[in-house]
Amino acid sequence: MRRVFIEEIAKFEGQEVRLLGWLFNRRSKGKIHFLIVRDGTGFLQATVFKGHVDEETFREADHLPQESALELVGRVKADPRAPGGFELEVTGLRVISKPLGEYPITKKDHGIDFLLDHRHLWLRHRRPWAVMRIRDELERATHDFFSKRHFLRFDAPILTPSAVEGTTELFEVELFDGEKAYLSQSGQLYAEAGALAYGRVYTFGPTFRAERSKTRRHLLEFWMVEPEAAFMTHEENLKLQEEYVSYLVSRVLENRAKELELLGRDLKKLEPAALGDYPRLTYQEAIELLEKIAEDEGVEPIPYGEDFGAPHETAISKQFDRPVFIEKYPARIKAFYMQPDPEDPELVLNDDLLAPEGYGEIIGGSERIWDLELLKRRIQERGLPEEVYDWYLDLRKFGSVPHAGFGLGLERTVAWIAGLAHVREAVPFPRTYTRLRP
RNA sequence: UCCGCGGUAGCUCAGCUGGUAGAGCGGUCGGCUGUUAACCGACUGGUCGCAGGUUCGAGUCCUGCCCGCGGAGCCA
Repeated sequence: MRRVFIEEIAKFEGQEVRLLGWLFNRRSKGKIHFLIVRDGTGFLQATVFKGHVDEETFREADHLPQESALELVGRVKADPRAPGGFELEVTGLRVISKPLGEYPITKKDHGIDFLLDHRHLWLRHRRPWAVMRIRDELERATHDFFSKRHFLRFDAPILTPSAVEGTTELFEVELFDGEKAYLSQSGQLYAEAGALAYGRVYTFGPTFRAERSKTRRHLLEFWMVEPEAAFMTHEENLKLQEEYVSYLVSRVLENRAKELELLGRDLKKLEPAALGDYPRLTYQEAIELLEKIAEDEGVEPIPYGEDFGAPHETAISKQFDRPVFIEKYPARIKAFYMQPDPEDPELVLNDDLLAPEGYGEIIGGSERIWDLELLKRRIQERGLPEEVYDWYLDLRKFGSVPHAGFGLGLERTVAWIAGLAHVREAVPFPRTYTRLRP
């Protein structure tokens, strides 16, 4: 008999099929048992009628604990009373394994600490299921998007000899004989080497920040997509980001609408982001906008030359119905490798993309300095150890060209699109300041 | 690191001005031929975060510590 998956169950209406999965919930009505079964691709109601199966099977079906592993045989039936519109009328049931203790996650409320302690089991439930399906769609869409645009996937190392930007804290790892390495906080410098080798590349992998952050936007370990392209200008960089992010949103709206609905996501608030046409503010304009809206939004305006805090980003993003770019920041509050703005050398050709609804920065990007002497000078000005950048400077010695790129934080993007309260739900096993297990 | 809130049954919580611990959910058993976190009945359940102090008496008051949550800074 044909083994089917729940997400394709509608195709088998009227047919006898075999389903492998786990018991998620059970409701019994005397002579009918309703078994809610999950198989990873979805959730399906199976009905066990007295008389449709033998007496022993009927009795057993009334005593199966949650998370019993099951093989079910039955006929697929359309029924408006079934959640999802289809159900399986069971004719045969085999228990593959039975839980050996009381399953800890119940149908009612749990606190976040308890759920995270049981993350390995919590993943089986509806919300994490929907989130992981959306995350998967975003990863898939990322590969489709960049491969169509001549980008080569090019993975950066995790173990690195030093800081990329020399600013944030790094996790230190001991290699051999006391030699130290650090967990990568960005693949960017390696992506630049890739861009000058293969024209257009993107890295996708975990990155690490040893920050004692306790907010809804921070993880110690998060996944970043970092495209880098030779000959790409600041303007083209913004265009690429806009196309990429709007493509991500449209793919999720197209293929994961059911999951968004399950999560209670307000699609009206998400749809504009799929259309592109993202507003652009310069740093200067953002400062001026903040002055105007500060009182209404309950934030302090900030003086020119300072970076925005999280409340400022939220206040700015609330003025728009889709992501908003802020570009051309003062050079001294940004990383050393950013290309100066030819119209004002105090500024750099960079951008941040702020997600709507207070989800904060999901992208940081810039055109990179491609002149060897200027780059050397910036490294010296910042007091960075020149010797660790020797290979990076080589990229400016041999075939240097203008180039640009950006980094998108996957968990923040998932959290925004899925409407999550915290990025820790956007990754299977979150690593935060206070949590390493499970 | 700083500010705020919290820790009571397996889970979510209630417990007043100090008087000897309670509900719902879960689990088990039973009932019900269309349930939708089903419902109904019975049964099951406790080092009140840890240590010290005040008191005839502390879940409740005091001190210290530990852990968690929310936010800030930093950033994606």
